[in-house]
This record gives sequence, structure tokens and C-alpha cells, in this order.
Amino acid sequence: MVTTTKHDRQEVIHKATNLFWQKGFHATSMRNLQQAIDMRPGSIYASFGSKEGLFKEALQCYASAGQQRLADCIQASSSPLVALKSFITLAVIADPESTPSDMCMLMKTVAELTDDNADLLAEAKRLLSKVEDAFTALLVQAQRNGELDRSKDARRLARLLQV
Amino acid sequence: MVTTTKHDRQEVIHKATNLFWQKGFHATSMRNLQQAIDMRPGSIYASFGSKEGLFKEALQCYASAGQQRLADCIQASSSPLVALKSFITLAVIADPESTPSDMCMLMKTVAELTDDNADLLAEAKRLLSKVEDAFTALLVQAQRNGELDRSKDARRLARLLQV
DNA sequence: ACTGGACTTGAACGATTGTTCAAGCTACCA
DNA sequence: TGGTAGCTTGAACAATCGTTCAAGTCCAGT
Repeated sequence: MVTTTKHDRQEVIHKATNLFWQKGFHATSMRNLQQAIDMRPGSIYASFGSKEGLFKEALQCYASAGQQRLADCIQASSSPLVALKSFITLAVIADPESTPSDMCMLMKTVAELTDDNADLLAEAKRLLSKVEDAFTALLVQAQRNGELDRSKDARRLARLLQV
Repeated sequence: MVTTTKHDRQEVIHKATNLFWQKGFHATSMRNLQQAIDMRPGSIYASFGSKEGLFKEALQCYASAGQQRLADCIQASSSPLVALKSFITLAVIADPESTPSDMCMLMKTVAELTDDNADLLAEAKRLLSKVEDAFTALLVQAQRNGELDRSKDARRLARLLQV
């Protein structure tokens, strides 16, 4: 045995991510998680330290999956603008059955959390701003290609249409 | 004394609304509320029945305040389009110190709640769709005045810019 | 002044929360 | 085969949750 102890860490995080995404941070109890990922409290705390720790990893899992999809769109598209468009439609169309929530998880998190859980709030904002950066990078590139004018920051708000 | 028993009901609801708006439903405990509105559990339950009952009234309070502001904008403006615009800027500019959250309370609620608390979720969606209706009514009126073309439903999404 | 009804109080309830830890299990190496 | 290191287990903890209710307070009407 070389990679996994018993539960594959990635798979566990993935399942936790889906549950958190669906129910939010506060509404997801440790006992919900125990059942969803099939681990007992001791193991969870040994692996992730706390509920917050697990949630933070879930956020990162979600964000990196999103980045991956965006990268795929870029590679598959001819111009930055059509890449962005295909990514957006991919995110917003995604069939309602398979997705835990019809809303961006980072958004939901920023909406839900307050200054208690300051760490998680900051992390979610950090990841959101990375998305923002990736989008604006695409847009300035589109501007250089002459497909856009000077409304750069305005398009960051296009992200909010994932609802 | 003719209207109030000891605490003015409207004022109590208003304070509760602000707290719920700031922290969300799950993160606001009854003890937080007791302190915020200066009532003890017995009185709260006598007046509102449950935490859910109080939250529902808070949602309605928030929504009717919004409707009031929209009505004011309409009356003060010359055309439906400038009324809508002034309302949006009013909502989004609102100085960050005085407002409990920089996000629409109905949105936050829809984002946070799940099928547990189905009543509250349904109520929030109902109020949101009332806002949507009011907006589209303004927009079709703008269309009749010849200030807009056929992108009616698309403008519902303009609501999401309250972030 | 006294009674009666309405409102308020806060201690207490059982349920559930996130978290801990001693004990058990399992797999690998000598 | 026996030992040991590390993972897993689940009962139990203190804290907090939403909620209840007997007792106390307040004031209007006689």
C-alpha cells in the first residue's frame, strides 16, 4: 500500500466538498460528515484537525476543480472570449441533478460566514479573488486582441451570474 | 397606553431583522436575539412562536422596506428607467457602516437555507420573486415608452448586482 | 385597597453541537 | 510468530442549541 491509508484522502475531501456545498458550513454537522465520508470523529480530527480545517480543504478542492475546468476551456477554445463564454455556460448550465447547489460554493460561503470563522471567510475571499484575477487576465487579453473596450472591472461582476 | 405592550413590535422586528441580516439564520442564536432585542425567551415565544416565526417576520420586514424604497424612487423619478437606476444605486451604494451586510438579505437567505426550514426558504423565494415582478413591470413600462428592446427577463438578473 | 388577567422573567429541559481520548484493530518487520 | 507503530473506533465530554413553563411583576377596573 503506497498512496492510501484506508480512505483515499482526495475522495474523502471530494465527498465532504459536495456536502458542504449543498448545505453550507453551519448546517453541516460533524455527524452528517461522518456518515457522508464514512469516517469516525477520531480519524477525521487526526486528518484535518477540525471542522474548519476540513472545510478549508473543501474550499480549496472546489476552487482548484474550477480552475481546472477554466484551463480546459482555454485550451479548447480559439479566443479568450469564447473560452470565457464556454466556461460560464458550462458552470451555469450544469445539469441540476448532478450539482450539489445551483450556486457557486465560494459565493455561498462568503454570504454565510461572518467574522467568527474569520479564517474561512478570508480563505474564501482569497480564492474568489483568484478567480477574479483569472477572469480579468482573460479580458485584458481579449482587449489586446481588439475584442473589447475599457470595461475591465465591470466584467468581474459577470461572475455573479452563476445563480 | 394604546399601541405597545412594553416593546414596540415593529422596533423589535427591525432589530431582529438587522441581526439576522448580518449573521444569517443559523449563525444567529436565540441568545443573540434576546440580547439584541432585549426580550427574554418566554416573551419572544409568546410573540412569535419560534425562531423560524421571528425570522419569517424579519424577512417580510426587510422586503416591505425594500418595496417602500422602490416606491419612493418611482415617485421621485421622471421615467421608470431612471427610477430603477436610482433604486439600484441606492441599494448598492448604501454606506457600508450603516448596513448590516453588503448583500441582499433575501439572497443570503436563499443561499443559506436548505429543505430543512422549507417554510423559510419558500417564503424568501416568494418575496424575491415579488421583487422580480416589480422590476419586470418597470421594464415593460420602459419598453412601452420606447427606452428598451426585448431583453425583458435578462434584466431580472440585474438584481444580482446587489453584492 | 384589592383582585384578576396579561405580560415578563429566567432557570431548566432534552437534543444536538464540535471535540477528545483510551482502547481495539490491523498490517508490517524482525 | 510476536511485537510495535499507526490508524480507527465510538463512548463520552462540555458547551450551546431552541424551547418550555412555573413563578413573579405590573397595571386596569371595581
